[in-house]
Amino acid sequence: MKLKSQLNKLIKEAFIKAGIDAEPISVSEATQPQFGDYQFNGAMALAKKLGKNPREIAAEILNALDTSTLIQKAEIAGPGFINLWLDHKWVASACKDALSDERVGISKLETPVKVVVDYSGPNMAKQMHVGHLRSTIIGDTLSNLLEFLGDEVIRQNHIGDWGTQFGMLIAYLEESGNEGAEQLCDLEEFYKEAKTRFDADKAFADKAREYVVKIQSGDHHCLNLWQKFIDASLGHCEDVYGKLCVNLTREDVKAESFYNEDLPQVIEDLIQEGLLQESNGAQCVFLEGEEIPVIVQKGDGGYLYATTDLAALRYRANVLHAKRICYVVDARQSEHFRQIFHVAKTSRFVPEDVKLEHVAFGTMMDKSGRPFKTRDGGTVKLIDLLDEAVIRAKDAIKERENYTEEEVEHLARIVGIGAVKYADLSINRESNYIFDWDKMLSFEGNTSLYMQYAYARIQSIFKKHHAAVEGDIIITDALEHQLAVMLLRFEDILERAAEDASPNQITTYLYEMVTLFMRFYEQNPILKEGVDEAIRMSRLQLADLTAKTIKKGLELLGIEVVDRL
RNA sequence: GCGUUCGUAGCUCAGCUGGAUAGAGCACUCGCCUUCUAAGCGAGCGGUCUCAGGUUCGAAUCCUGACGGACGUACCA
Repeated sequence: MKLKSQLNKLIKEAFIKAGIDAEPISVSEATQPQFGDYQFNGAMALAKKLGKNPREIAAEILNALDTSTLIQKAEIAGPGFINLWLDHKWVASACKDALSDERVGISKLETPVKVVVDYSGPNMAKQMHVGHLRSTIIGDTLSNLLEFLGDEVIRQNHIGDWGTQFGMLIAYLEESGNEGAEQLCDLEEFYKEAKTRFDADKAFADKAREYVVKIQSGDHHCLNLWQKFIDASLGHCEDVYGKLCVNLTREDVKAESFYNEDLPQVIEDLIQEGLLQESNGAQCVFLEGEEIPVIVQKGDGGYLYATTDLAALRYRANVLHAKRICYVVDARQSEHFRQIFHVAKTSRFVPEDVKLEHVAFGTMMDKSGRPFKTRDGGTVKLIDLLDEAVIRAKDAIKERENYTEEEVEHLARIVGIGAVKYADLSINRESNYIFDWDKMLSFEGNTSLYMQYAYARIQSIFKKHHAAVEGDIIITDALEHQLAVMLLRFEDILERAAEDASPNQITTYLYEMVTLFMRFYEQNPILKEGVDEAIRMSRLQLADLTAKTIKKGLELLGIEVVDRL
């Protein structure tokens, strides 16, 4: 239900009817329940323009406002606010419609676009670590969300499979022979051993350097070794994606190396555009008003990540025909993206109308506010973190009820992984965030378990109620009304979250909505004796819509629900 | 040095397309289970929204500056 735009339409019509020649600002959610459901604050701003008292303007708008359908009551308050109350019956019927709709009342975008979402992007030389968590789940959520709203989403996993360290790694892989494949079980260890060998043995180091050149010149033997290594490494990533319930597959992989062939052409085209300059031996693009150039080719002829990114950008714009390209990458690279977006546009590699976005996010910190590391200062492997989440969740769950071993395993996975993802997604993505096990798994406040718990409670109602659920939704009190309106706001929230690429708007909404439901549920009995049958049916339906909304919301975040908890 | 970004309750965070008395959770105090999951609900306590100016009828939100932190700053990604 696009509540806001429906209200805005009514306001706009009132403006026309009242002869006010201005574009009204959007209505907003009422700041407090006593001010209704929505408020229009645009009258005050018009005072100067129209040379009238704001309350007078508000009165004119009010007089012209159609209150025959969704608006039940409108009042002027304070200096010129217009408070809007939605009609009980209209709200009830809209909820009923949402309930019978597979998409819980969320329509598809009228003008969907093709969007590339670039996320995760692990380096194949090493195992995924905690630093990859945010990109992976924020990107996945954004993809799910845009897809659900109707955009055509192309997920792109820009894996790092190229660079000098691969010479060393494949040389070591070759040396290890058949055992090599087994040793790849632990990439960190493998990397360390290869590095030790590299530093200690000059002949090995020479061979490693030779292999770098050989891969790059297309040598079959070396490319085979390289491919074997990449396959194993990607397998590790897929384990992580599986555990995280992230929708990334091999089909989404478009590795760095994919763009290799285009790199000389990128340089050539930049020359054609007259953008390239040599500086200290390197090929650079100097942007207007900026001191530091974008280096696209090193003095030794090698290419850099800026070059690859430019190639990727134009592939996405011109071959994939994306109209919006989102890079879900650490905020520390914002300078880099600002520059290459600039170059991509001025070089006309990417058409003017393509939106380029750096969906930046902050760093994950430990409890003391330092970047998240292991005790001995190493990086924390993502797979280890996820396993620990499941173990901790298991401890928290097992004594709650008489679960079988199997049930505990199943629940712990859903609860533990959900907790990690939710904790991350519920933080405004641009700020750094403190990773805190206790908070995450305490299951209080705005956590995944609170939502999962509410969902399970609702399912338990339906387990006890066997008869058919039918009839109208009847709104009997203020809390019920608030909950119903809140449920109808879901679409507005999703659209805004998609526009801003910020998952935490979804979590904030879910938390507020579920809190309302919990209050409603405390206050308004459903199955208890003495509840009028029609009211019971109505409340069952509100509970059902609440559950469906929780489920859909969590699903977009890649978090599962369970019927019993 | 320059640039980016952040600074909201004891702690962790929302709110930031300008609107009415700045919101949650944790912690602390108190209350609510003889039938719908108490991993819940209610009440209380807690604020110079870092500071100083400016724009505005109105600023946590926009602008300028200061202070404090984080990050970035030419051949790594």
